[in-house]
Amino acid sequence: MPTPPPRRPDPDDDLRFDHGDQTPERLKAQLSRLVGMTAAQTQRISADALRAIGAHKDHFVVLAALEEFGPASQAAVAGRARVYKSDLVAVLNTLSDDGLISRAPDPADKRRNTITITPAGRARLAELDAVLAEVNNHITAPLTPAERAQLFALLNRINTHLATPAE
Amino acid sequence: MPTPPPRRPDPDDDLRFDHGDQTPERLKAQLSRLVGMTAAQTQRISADALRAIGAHKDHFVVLAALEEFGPASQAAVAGRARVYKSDLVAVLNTLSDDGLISRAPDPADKRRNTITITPAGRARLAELDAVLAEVNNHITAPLTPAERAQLFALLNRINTHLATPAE
DNA sequence: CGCATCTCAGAATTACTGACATGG
DNA sequence: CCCATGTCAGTAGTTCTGAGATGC
Repeated sequence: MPTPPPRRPDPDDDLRFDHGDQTPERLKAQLSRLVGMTAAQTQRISADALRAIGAHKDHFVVLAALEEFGPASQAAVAGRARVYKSDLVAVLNTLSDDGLISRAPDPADKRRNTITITPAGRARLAELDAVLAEVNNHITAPLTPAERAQLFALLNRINTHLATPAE
Repeated sequence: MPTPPPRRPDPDDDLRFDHGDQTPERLKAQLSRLVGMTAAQTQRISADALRAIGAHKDHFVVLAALEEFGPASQAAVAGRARVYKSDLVAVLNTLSDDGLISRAPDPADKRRNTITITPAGRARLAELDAVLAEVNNHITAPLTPAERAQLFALLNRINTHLATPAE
């Protein structure tokens, strides 16, 4: 966190959205709108790219959650992948039909299914990962690697802040 | 740097999403996902805050576009506010019913309606602006002003890049 | 009994497409 | 004739809620 030095007049200087107290309305580009626009574009591009290979955003997050945290119940996967458990069912059905995950009843607690990613699932995850990485490269094309890392860090901090229970 | 060197433990080290070629899947936090999560949160918070005062995101962007660019046709407003012209109709109906805009046929081109923001509309816009500014402050609470500006700049560059027609 | 898990069914919102009538 | 404009209807996709069945 090198503190940004005093900033010289910069071509990108049209970005003080909160330079103080009264924020004239002509600076209407609120962060909510900015992020929203960016997200709309990225989600669209990502969804298109994934659809082209017969995948879905939820497939990626579910497979990723399984690979990162290992086998788990559907409730746990839903929490980690941030997918509603009711919606998770259809996703797991598809993934299971494709042999990317296995769903087996948990002997220790018969209410639960233990979801496990298969080798084919890992391969598929790598594929989705590559596709999304390319999408990211396209989206962040105008940014330098350092700037990408910076953007990443800033968004991460906001996310963890918003995820903290304390309201 | 093909081989990922032994990485020192760094607090901010979880953010190299593109450190090279093979991008181990454990770095699954793609930018598309990051931005998506941030946007989902911000949009939710914004939508809730606006709903609490009987408003809607589209109300804000439409009023803002009218204030910034002056009276215009519905087609022009739709383009500037990034709202589909078909969806704009209902928004303008609501705003008109509330006396926030006026819709009058354009004498020069009878196909068009000239949309004008009213004084009440400007007051309402200021209100929405204040609400959204507070939301922004809450969302970006963990960031310093300089970091907020930086985030803003990065997102703006990405957006303009994605908006450029050249595919 | 209360609670958690999985499942299904459906509401609510949003983004988007298409068609149509009118007029330039 | 083609194109632009405003309007309406309807599709698709996502998010979220609720309720039922089973088991702890």
